[in-house]
Amino acid sequence: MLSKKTKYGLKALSYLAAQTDKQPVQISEIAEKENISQKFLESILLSLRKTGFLGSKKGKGGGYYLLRSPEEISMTDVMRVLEGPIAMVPCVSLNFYETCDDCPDENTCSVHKLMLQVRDSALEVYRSNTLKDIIS
Amino acid sequence: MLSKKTKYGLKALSYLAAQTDKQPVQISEIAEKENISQKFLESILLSLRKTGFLGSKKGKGGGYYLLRSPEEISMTDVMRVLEGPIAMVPCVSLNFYETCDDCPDENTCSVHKLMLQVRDSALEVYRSNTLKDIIS
DNA sequence: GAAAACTCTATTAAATTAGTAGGGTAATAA
DNA sequence: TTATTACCCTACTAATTTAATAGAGTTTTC
Repeated sequence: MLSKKTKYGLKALSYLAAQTDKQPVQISEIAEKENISQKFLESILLSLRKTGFLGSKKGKGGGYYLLRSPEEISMTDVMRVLEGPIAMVPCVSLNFYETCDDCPDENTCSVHKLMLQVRDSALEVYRSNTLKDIIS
Repeated sequence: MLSKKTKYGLKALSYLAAQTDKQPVQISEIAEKENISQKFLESILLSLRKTGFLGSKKGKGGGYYLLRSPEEISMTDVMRVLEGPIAMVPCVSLNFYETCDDCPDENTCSVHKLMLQVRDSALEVYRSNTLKDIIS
């Protein structure tokens, strides 16, 4: 299951990407329009700022804004930051690899074999979608 | 993340599929060879029996066995029984569909749009793999 | 009729998720 | 410079799910 964190994060990014001007957008506005708990959204936007997707401006007229244009933002990167590993098992993860302690040999493991294909197909989807692609 | 239930269920099915004869295999044997808690495996095999994948024989010389040959068992069906929905959000699920209460319009929802593609690509992988494909 | 093996119910410990609460700090405009 | 706006941060918690564990019961077969 996709976590609410990821879902809300994607919606917030989409909301920002759909802005015509480059003015900062307040948390409260995004929270209201997208039906998200404001405090929860705060923490999500904060992590997106710390990972380089968003910039923020404080004070009156402040808010969050995209640091890059939507077509430069790959879903692969967004998903890794919001959701974590794309693989369903650590033993097929590119960025979060771990061995299975119960499995004697990855090369003959049927779970490994299947999940490798699932990971690759998911990666292909994320790689071929930018933020721009999913907002129109 | 793939649940242990699914992982263990897949391993057990693979173990049974790899049998040369059609003799029932005891839970204790599968549990030991695949490093799975026997009691937990018991409940998993039970659900696979109730959903028509496995047959069981009681008494001495009893155990579990596949009801169909490995090449007739699609990963799509197995995953749905063990893991549940293949979609990452209910609003793109074929078999477990639910509306999102926070989303006013699925057709313009960026999360929906992305997750639809992820679901389709995962389904394609499951559809093209049978139990036989993942054991060799 | 006894052993082997499956069946079922209930409980629980640990981890994760999805928030909630509340205060603190920085920047902007008037 | 002061009031306001808005971001920043920490800690806590309720609910849910997962992954078992325990133990008793039932059925079948030799």
